[in-house]
Parts: sequence; structure tokens; C-alpha cells
Amino acid sequence: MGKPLRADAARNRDRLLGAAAELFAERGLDAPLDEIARRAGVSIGTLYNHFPTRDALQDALLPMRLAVLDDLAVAALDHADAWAGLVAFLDGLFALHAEDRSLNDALAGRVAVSPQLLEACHRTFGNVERLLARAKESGQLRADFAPDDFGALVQAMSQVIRTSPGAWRRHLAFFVDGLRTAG
Amino acid sequence: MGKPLRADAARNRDRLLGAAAELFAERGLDAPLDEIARRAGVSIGTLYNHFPTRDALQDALLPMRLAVLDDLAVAALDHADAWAGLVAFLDGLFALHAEDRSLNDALAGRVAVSPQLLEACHRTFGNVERLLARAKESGQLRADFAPDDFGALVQAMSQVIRTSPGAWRRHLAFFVDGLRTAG
DNA sequence: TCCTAAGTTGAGGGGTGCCTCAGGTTGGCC
DNA sequence: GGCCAACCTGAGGCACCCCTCAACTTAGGA
Repeated sequence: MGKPLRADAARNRDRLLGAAAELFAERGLDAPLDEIARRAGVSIGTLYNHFPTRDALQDALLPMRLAVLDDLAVAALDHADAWAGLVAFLDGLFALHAEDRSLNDALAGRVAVSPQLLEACHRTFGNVERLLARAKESGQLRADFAPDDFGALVQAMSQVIRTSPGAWRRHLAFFVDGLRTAG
Repeated sequence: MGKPLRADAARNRDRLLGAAAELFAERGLDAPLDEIARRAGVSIGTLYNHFPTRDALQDALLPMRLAVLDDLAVAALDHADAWAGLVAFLDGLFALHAEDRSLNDALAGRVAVSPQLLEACHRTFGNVERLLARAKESGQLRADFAPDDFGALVQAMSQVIRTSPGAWRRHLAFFVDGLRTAG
């Protein structure tokens, strides 16, 4: 599989990945490919040599970003207090959304995802389910909050973050207050 | 100002408005103008005759839709219970979002708005401020919920509605629970 | 050093949507 | 019925982004 690339080709590939990461983070996953190539100092043809489709580029970048979320979830599961762990996870998750539009686009389903990427999402989502279950068992999260409701929360927050990057914590706080058991 | 249109011109104008209302509601305010013209049974040139810009079309349609929101707010202010009135308003507001993508786009600020339209929004927003103030005075809405937070809620709900048209009431319910005073 | 396969280039063709304008049509007053 | 201003038409130019491919360049082994 991994035939070694020629030195110049490897260098160009790295530059393309770097430029794509930058531009995707700034402008989202639908950033023009021409501009990625230009920023990488490479022709559009070379971009297509290395990444025949937009998906190929995304697949080379997004799993790394999603992995950060897994770390976040694991840390949250380790937290002594289930509720505090959940809240810390939500804060970290949306902080990442706020600084990387590509993550925002990906998790809000604003782009078509490749099977590979979908699988990574499912893995992350599994961790979230565990976090939610733990917080319910501890009696701190209201019992009627379903995993699907978490999906809606991600959608909602992705939009709030995009339009008011400075105010999303406030919005999240109101919502989280609604999630706590009344008692 | 209002020079009478020739009969055929008036008919075409009406058809254009009808087609635009349909398409905007279905697909949002960025629906292709060519398709509006086609649906109206008229050439693209005629569309531009009557509405030189996309804004002109929006301005001819959206104020009517926003007026419905005003009625809704007035009814909510008339409600005996301030909290129940507020909740009814929110439900009505987002129900309209759900069935008309153009309203969704407009209130979520997804398109550039004309001054005229902006003014209509401000009027509606004034009503909302009154609703919020009333619910706070009655001690049912938490005091730290600011009008700007309402803006974020609109953003959030607009996205939830777009991606899961059947589940937005659930999401709203969680949020509203967070808004009620703890007591 | 020379040769070749690997890699690069960028003009160009395709698609979509916006907007214009020269030329053709027609409503409605006389 | 005749006329003309009002109105309509739609091909075509522009801008953006997509993707391809024949011609060129070059890394690196022999």
C-alpha cells in the first residue's frame, strides 16, 4: 500500500494538508480547492493528484480532529463527578467547534461525510452515550434526555457559535440548566 | 408613486410574487431566480423588470410574514399568564419557522437584509422585549435572560428546525425548562 | 551523467446562477 | 383600426467553482 513518495511529492502533500487544515478551519469544509492549492504554493492539478476528491482531503484531516473529542470524552468519563464531567465535555466540545469551522461543519452534518468519517463519528458518539448514561445514573441529568437530543444540541450550538462566537457559552449555560434534574 | 400597471404586467407581477413565496418557503431565500420565473410562467427578464434585485422580491414578501409574528406577540401579551404567553409565543414563532424556510433564513440572518426589512425586524423584536420583561416581572422567567439571548435562541432553533423538522419542540422544551426560575 | 518514471502544470471545458439589453410583442387610448 | 409606450423575451456575457489531461519538468537510481 504505502509506496514511498518522491521527496518533492511528499513535501507538496504536506503543504496541501497544512493549507487545507488552515482554510477549512477558517471558512469551513466547502472552501474553494483552488485557494487551498494556491496557499500551498502548488497548482490545482497537483492537489488533484494527491487528493482526487474533496472527501479524500477531508478524510486525511478530520479523523485527527475527531480524535481530540475522544480524548475529551475519556477525560470526562474519568471525572469524579458525572455531572461535572459532562459539563466539561460539552464546554470542550463546543470550544473546539468555535475555533475550527471544519469541525463545526462535520458534526453539524453540513457536508456529505465519507463512510470512513462516519465511522469515526459513531465512535465518538458512543462515548457521548456513555457520558449521558453515567450522568443519568448519578441522578444529575434528567432521565428523558435521549442521545438524539444531544444531536439536536450539537446542531443548535453549531449555529450559535457561527453567528455569535462570543456568546455561545451563555446559550449553553441556559440549556444545561434545563438538563439538570429539578430536585 | 403608484402608477397603475398595465393589466398583463399586474398579472405577471402577482404570479411572480406567488411563485417566489412558494419557492422561498420551500428552499429558502437563496432559491434560484430563474426557477421563480419559470414557475411563474414568465421569462427571467420580466422578473428583473418587476424586481430589479433579490432584495426587492424579499421586501415585497417578508413584511407580510413578519406581521404574523407581531400578531402572535400581541396575543401573547394579552395572555393572562405571562409565562404561558411567552411559551405560546415561542411555540408559534418556531412553528412558523418550521413551515417557511424564508422566515427561517430571515430571522436567522442568513441573508443580507434591506433597511426596510431590518426595521420590520426591530418592531417585532420590540414586542419580544416586552414579552420577556413581563415574564420577568411576574417572577417566572429568570432575570438573567437578556434580549440578546433570545437572538441566540432563534439562531439555535433555526438550525434544529432545518435539520430535524420533527424534533424541534423537544429541543425547545429542554431550553425553556432552563429559563424558568428555579423556585 | 543520463534516462525514465514520477510528479507538476495550468489552460480549458463543464456546470450553475446572476444580470443585461437589443429586439419583438401587445395593451389600451385615440 | 392604428399607434406607441409599456412590457416581455431569452440568448449571451460574467463570475465562480469544479475537474481533466496533454505537455512539460525533475528526482534519483544505474
